[in-house]
Amino acid sequence: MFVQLNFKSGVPVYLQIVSQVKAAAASGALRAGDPLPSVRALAEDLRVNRNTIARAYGELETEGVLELRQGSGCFLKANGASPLRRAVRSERLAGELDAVIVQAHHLQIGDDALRELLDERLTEFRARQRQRDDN
Amino acid sequence: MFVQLNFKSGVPVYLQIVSQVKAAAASGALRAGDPLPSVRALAEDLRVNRNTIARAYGELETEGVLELRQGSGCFLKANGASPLRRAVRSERLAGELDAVIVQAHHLQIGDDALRELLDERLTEFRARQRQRDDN
Amino acid sequence: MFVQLNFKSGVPVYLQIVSQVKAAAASGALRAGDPLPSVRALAEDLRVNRNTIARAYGELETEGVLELRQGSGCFLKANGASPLRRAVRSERLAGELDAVIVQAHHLQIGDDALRELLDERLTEFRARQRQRDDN
Amino acid sequence: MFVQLNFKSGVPVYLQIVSQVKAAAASGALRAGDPLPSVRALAEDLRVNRNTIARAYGELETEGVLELRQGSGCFLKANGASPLRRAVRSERLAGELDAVIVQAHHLQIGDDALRELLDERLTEFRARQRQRDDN
DNA sequence: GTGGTCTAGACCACC
DNA sequence: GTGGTCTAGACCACG
Repeated sequence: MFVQLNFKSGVPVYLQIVSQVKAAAASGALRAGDPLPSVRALAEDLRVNRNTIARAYGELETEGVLELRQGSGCFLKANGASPLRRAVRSERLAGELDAVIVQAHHLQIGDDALRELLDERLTEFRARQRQRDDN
Repeated sequence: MFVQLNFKSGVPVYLQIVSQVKAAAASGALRAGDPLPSVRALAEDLRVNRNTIARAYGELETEGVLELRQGSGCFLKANGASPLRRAVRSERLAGELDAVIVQAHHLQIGDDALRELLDERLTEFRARQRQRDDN
Repeated sequence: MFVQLNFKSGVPVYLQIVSQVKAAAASGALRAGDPLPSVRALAEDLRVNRNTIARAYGELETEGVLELRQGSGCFLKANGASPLRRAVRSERLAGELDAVIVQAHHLQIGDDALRELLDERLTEFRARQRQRDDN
Repeated sequence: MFVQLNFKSGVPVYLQIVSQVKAAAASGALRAGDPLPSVRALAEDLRVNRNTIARAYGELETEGVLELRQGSGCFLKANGASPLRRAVRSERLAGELDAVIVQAHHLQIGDDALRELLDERLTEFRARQRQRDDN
């Protein structure tokens, strides 16, 4: 299974599922149209309540990552146009970047080192994507 | 001040303080015996309820990161551990950067746009720092 | 109370709450910054489970209509910039308009009559708004 | 065909069919004795499962709106009620239009933009109709 | 006091 | 079989 839960982290279970499904879709591990486990199946698999999965899937649906069809199941959506306008999208990321910058500051990692680190992680990410594409 | 709060992140304020103090201690930015601002001073500075600061400091005290001395204030404890090596510090940031990259992918923000955004936020951050230093 | 539930309509209770709060905010019955009843209070008032209210409020928060603050309550947000880009906003309305058009077609209401009806309802809506503003 | 489905609305497909047939009958667009398409023809036309059509027709039959005659097809029943007066028909639409107006307000779409959008959707609707008529 | 999360289990509607 | 809604009640975290 592509979802690994950490019950001790304090991060809400439904959010762990949301971010891991998003990461899997982003990296290419899941592709457009792919079926995802049914709510009931994933709940049983992760030993978590149905409602928790339903909530995670619901979030993912409103974010446009997947599609829930009554009676037939759950499918990954094509990563079409994001429903948010560009400026808003940047704004959302900005908040997360700010947190990273503060953290870097406290770890005494300079601006250039941070930029390098970003480049390194981007390279890594794109490499993982290409690997998926080759399969 | 070394603490930067993000009220929109959903991360509890007191935890933001805790993790930032710990990160500063881990990197060597703060050293054993260094004084920290008093509860009331920090509360005023961050425009936050004193309870919130007290809770953060309490957490840090039970974790052995700092020491509250009645009447004289709050000091970083010697913890024996040497400051983290550079590679280890980078590793800590890598996970957060990876999350940002995934998010950027879903928001359809390209690599270059992400780098630009980082530059922009860094500039902003440095400007805010200078402003504080002037006060 | 500004919410009236119809349990026999088949429309989900949480959606009834969502749309009625939105309507109240749109018409000016509720204003930016106004506090809304707490989750518990509204649940008791409407004789509905806390979770149902929490879900409705959650939807309203993600839509940017209100703001939930841990420990302090629930407040109406300023109807600031919608987070959606204009084209997308139109698209959302288009779906609802299409349904109206089909319905008009079946009721044998011509295009001009439909336009007139829209004008009439718009006038009515603006009149209600002005009335609120005067109070 | 007189039925237009909206798969994104969340309204069950079979209910969309039911309400549209009922509206057509109420307005006089369909008259007693008029034949309706067979289950399989309509299913193919709307690209929907035959069960869905069967269910809609079943619902309409139990409500006495139509009559299924084994082997010969499906016909609108005489229901004695005279077609609704014009004013009543407008009234039915008014509620839906009001919802659209509220939604437009929240999406910050002005009155004129809304009127334009209606014109656009009407044009689109008429074009689709002509296309169907040509087939 | 506030909201947030999760569980357990019910019932419904859709396909 | 599928997802959607609602209830009842528990526990946690925040201010």
